Amino acid sequence: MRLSSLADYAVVMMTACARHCGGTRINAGQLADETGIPLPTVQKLVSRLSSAGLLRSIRGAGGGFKLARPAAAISLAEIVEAIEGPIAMTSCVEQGRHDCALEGSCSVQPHWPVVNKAVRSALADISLTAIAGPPIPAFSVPAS
Amino acid sequence: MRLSSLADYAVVMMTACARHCGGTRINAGQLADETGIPLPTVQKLVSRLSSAGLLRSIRGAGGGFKLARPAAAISLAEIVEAIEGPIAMTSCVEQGRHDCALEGSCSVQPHWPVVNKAVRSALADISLTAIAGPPIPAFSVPAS
DNA sequence: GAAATTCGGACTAATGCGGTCCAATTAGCC
DNA sequence: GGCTAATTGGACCGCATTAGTCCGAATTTC
Repeated sequence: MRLSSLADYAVVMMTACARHCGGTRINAGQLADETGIPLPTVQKLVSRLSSAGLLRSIRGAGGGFKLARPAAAISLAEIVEAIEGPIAMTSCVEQGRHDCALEGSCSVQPHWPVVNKAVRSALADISLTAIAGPPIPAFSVPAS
Repeated sequence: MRLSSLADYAVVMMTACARHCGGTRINAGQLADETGIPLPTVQKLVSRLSSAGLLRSIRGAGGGFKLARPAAAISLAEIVEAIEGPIAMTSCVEQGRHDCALEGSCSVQPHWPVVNKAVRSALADISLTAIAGPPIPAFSVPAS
């Protein structure tokens, strides 16, 4: 019941992007600086996030990233799913997996989708704006 | 976002106990037989479950286990917590852990308790009776 | 007193995960 | 038109948590 640290990092990175919102692009190096996450890890995460449609990437010189959608339209559930795959408590609900010995005689199995939906909607109700920090300091300049 | 297979097993075992409800004791061997879970693993799990107060154990010859409370009064959240510890999405919310580089400047941290409560209540709303299978065949005899 | 059963801890193997690096592609700039 | 800077995507490796097993001690019944 704990999300992987990569997913945790992804949430932190997305909030950092949200603070820089206004359309400003930010590259992987800056992002690593601000969040304290090692650069190679940032690279791996932005790769997954942009292929999931949460970030829009501009490559080449002067390139970088920005949110593909307004922060209010991005939920925690989407970020987690982009990194960890579909939210499912057990592996037996994924189709194509048949490594459970009970398979079919299991009285618990039909109830997992209900649990999964409950958990997922709990995460889907939390938008990026809700966790990005109070007012968005888009134009604020750090004291340093 | 996936629970460990031990927690998964624990849920299956608890539902098996719930079906044998009526006060009948069931020993670890029978439980392993019914669920298909290897015996040593069953032993480890019942140990944790009974020390968490979910199962009541009677040792000695003819001993065994039974539910400490009616199935309706036991929730999924309790079972998961008995095996995996407190439900928390990130490790930074546990007191005593200070291994996060951001610590204090992190704008996401104060929002995790809200997420944790949302997820936990989703699991707490699901009782053992809801997943133990339709009618409880307390006195039914398998065809074999 | 002997047999049966739980209890608790220690130990081992392996799967998965976090993390790093490198080659390829693409866009801006001189 | 060539060069530089930046993202992209994949392969790779070491570590850590976890699953699973086993054994000795305690306890109750027959």
